[in-house]
Amino acid sequence: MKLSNTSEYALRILSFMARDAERKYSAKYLVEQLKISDKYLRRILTTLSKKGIISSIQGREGGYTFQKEIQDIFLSDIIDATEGMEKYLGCVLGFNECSDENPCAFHQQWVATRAKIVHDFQETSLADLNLKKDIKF
Amino acid sequence: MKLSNTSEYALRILSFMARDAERKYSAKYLVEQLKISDKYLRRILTTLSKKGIISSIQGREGGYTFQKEIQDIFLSDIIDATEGMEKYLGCVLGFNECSDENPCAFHQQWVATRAKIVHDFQETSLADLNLKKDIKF
DNA sequence: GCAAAATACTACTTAAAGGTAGCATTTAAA
DNA sequence: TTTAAATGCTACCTTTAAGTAGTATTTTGC
Repeated sequence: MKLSNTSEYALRILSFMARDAERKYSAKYLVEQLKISDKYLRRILTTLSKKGIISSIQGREGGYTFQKEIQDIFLSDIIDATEGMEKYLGCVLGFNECSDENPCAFHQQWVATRAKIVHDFQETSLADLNLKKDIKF
Repeated sequence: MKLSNTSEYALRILSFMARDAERKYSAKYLVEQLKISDKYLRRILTTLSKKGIISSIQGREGGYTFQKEIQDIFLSDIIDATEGMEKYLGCVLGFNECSDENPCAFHQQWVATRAKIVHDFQETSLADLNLKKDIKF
């Protein structure tokens, strides 16, 4: 019941980049700043790029920039790109057929909690985060 | 961001058993009713037994019974027994040192959501579940 | 044009969760 | 006392996430 490591890293990287959203970031610089292994970080950036969250610029003087305004990039978009948001939407006991009409024993209680989790991720954009300079990275 | 399969199965098994909390259940019967693989289900029952949630009775005519009143068995106890609740308590971005005093960028937003999740699991007992006969299992 | 500095791709290795097989042990009915 | 019917244990196999290595490709400055 936690985000995958890949999602955690993706959120860290993008919230770090969001502190100065207009600049271009090289993988090398991000590795130095965030202390994530080089290859793993690059793989995550490539994924985020393919999913349209950031743009990659190849070649010398290349790097990564945001593809959209950071107020339009929601945490759910990022999680969706890395591990998928479906996991959050299913039955908490794992029943495929569980629904309001055909609920599992925990359905009633879980629906409200799940809504809060999902809402939190769907309504919080990178711009909504606390990006003050003294924040932890 | 979902419970482990093991936790899901544990919750299913125990909420099934809670519908008639006084009786003794054999692994064989639970396998038939819940369609979980025999060996896996037995392994989960052994774990729950060692953690003091159920009692096992060995030998012919053996089986499993609740060790406590079902209103005293909270979902968090069950999750704790199978995968541990710590995962729910950590920083959502995976920083070890994240705290109210030294927050990560998402800390502020996440604290309230996490509290609701944890509260939901810590305050809901097996007796609070919807155990009507027509519920999905 | 060529070298330097960047990203992209493919394949591999490792670690952890999920799941299975087989045999050992316990108990009570017959 | 034997045997059937139950749980317990250890070791193994499979799948998926996590992480690494090496090489290819792209682009710009000189």
